[in-house]
Amino acid sequence: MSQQSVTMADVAKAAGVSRTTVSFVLNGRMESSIPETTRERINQTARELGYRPNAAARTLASKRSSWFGLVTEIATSPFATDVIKGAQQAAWKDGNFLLIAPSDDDPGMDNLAVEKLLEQQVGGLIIATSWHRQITVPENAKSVPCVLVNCFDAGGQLPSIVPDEFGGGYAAAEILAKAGHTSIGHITLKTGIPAQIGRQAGMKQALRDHGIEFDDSRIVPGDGTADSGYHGTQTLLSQLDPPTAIFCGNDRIAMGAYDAIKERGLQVGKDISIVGFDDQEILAPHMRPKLTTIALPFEELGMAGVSLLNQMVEGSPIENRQITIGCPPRIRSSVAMHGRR
Amino acid sequence: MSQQSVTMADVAKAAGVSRTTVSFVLNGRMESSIPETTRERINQTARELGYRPNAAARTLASKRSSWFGLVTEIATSPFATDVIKGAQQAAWKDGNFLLIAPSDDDPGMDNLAVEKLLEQQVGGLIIATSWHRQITVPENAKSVPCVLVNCFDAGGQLPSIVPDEFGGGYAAAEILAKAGHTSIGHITLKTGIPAQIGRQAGMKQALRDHGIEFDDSRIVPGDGTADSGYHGTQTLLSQLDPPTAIFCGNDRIAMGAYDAIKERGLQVGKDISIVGFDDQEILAPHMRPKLTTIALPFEELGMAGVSLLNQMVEGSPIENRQITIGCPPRIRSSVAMHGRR
DNA sequence: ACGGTTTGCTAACACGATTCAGTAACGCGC
DNA sequence: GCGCGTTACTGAATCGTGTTAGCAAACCGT
Repeated sequence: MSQQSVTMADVAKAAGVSRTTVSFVLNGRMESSIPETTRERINQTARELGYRPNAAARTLASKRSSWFGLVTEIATSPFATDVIKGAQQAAWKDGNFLLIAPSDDDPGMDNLAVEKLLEQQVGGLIIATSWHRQITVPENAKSVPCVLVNCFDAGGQLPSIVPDEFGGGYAAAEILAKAGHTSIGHITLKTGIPAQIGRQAGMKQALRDHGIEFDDSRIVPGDGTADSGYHGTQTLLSQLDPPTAIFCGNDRIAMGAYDAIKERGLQVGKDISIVGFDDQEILAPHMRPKLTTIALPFEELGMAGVSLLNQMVEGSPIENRQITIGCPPRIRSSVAMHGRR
Repeated sequence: MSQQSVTMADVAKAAGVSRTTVSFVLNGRMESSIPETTRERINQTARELGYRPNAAARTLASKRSSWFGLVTEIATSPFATDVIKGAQQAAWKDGNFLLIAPSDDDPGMDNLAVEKLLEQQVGGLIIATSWHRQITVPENAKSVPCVLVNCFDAGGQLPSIVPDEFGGGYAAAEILAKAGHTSIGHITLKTGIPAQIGRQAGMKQALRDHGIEFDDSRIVPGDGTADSGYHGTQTLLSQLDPPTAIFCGNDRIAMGAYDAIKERGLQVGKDISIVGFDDQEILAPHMRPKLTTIALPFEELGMAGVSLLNQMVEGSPIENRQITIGCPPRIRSSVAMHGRR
């Protein structure tokens, strides 16, 4: 029942000044010269009355809101939430809020989601996907500053922030190369998606740079599931000259690989080395042995999205329209040294 | 640069009526008799001009906003995000938004988070925790309707929504009992927390109901990590008369249990049966064999929170101040029939 | 033809801020 | 004691919508 609504007018009356003055003081506008004593008095009474600014009124009057919109496939993926996490934290630091709207492949729905966000007077928009890919941006999204996270549009019109898949693949292969492995298998994600293309290219480049030859018979197609990792590993281990290490397209594949390896009576991180990708926090560090993998920097993606958006809203010129964020390796215990170099 | 701001006044002028009329028509207020033809005309011109209501202005004028605040420990836990997911979906259905503010054990910070949310004119507040426990509610939270999710306050003053830990523990033990197991081990979470207390009590009740005697030597203390599951399982399997089934306090413990079992050359879901708890989506269904577990209904918790909040905002009387949400079993392949009944 | 009801609207204030334009009082040099 | 600049403010308009009160015209029964 505490219908408390202390307004600026109340503070003004109590302090014996005008609303304008109160506004200036509380917003810290220094250009109008108001003596320290008055400032103090106003701040004091505001505190005493328990004054709380009304964000809606402020937004209306100043025509700039303190929130951004985030459109994401929240329903489908555990990853989406990491982006939210990062974006939320970055926004919060500047006193901004995130309004989250769900996306679901249906373009009509996406349009509606954006429309609702625009109604709320969001100052900018982030469109994020749960897996790295190309999207078509809802038409109406262009009426405010907009950045793409973990995805990109056809023409590269909008600034976009994506993980460095190539660098991640490179790092993964390099870990194995530096551990002395020369015979390395690879179980893929679905082929054709940016993650697979980038990671595989990075892997090949790293091997080339380390003077290791690689032929495609060591590539086993997978689909990102633990099952495909299990079967893929069986295939690799049944080869005439089986690899001593496997670069798995993601952590779940690695999980399946572990099972296949253990089933053969071999030891992960000893007989066979494994590197994963993604660094799923409730998976990788809890596997036995703990999985060496490459982290997908979702939180950083979200944070970068917000700070880029901030820049755009401030009107700063954007130099890089396409930003990639590094995928840092997480060294744990699933990779063994092999032979001598 | 599309500084588009078509206002109601614009629509009114274009349609040749007053702003009031436009407001009535667009809000579907039927009490004022406006003929279908005029309604049609106004809707039409609104659409043509691309009119988009200004939520800030609406909030200001009507004194009721279309958003709720959600305070949660977003930074620390993968679970928190499931609550967000559920709450977000439930809110979205009613055209509402969620403003998310981070919580971090520091009461001062929490107070600030709530304060910021109140500034935004949230119509209600949800306070959610990542693990089931008692909290002290920030003072200022009481100025709007407020519900607690996955937690509760000392006096039980505020309505609270928590998972049915007891029922979950009961279901877990019942699965094992019905599969014919009479010799059942239990690896615990940290002792003293509601999850552990409830699950263990439920388990014991189920066993009693099925005429199975249980003695506490079969309880091995764990701490929720895979490591504790691994070692706990070793302890249990080294007993003189080892159990044929283990109820693990959570899925990560189960993960460790799997490793310990396999290491002994035994098979999960054949020689030893395992039931977990939590149903972590990127873990349980991907283990080999797939883990039978009890789901922690985070999304439902979030949804229930929002709908309860909706009721409170509508002013409906709340009958149940303490709601528990069931933890449904997820039957997969880690439990084998044992002996005969 | 006249009072009363219904139909179809509109005027005007409110909401709680921001912000521009202005002004009264004061000090100061001359 | 006049002009000018600074200090310390204030008045009033504005933002886009919700909402109450009310009005003119049409209709209707008698």
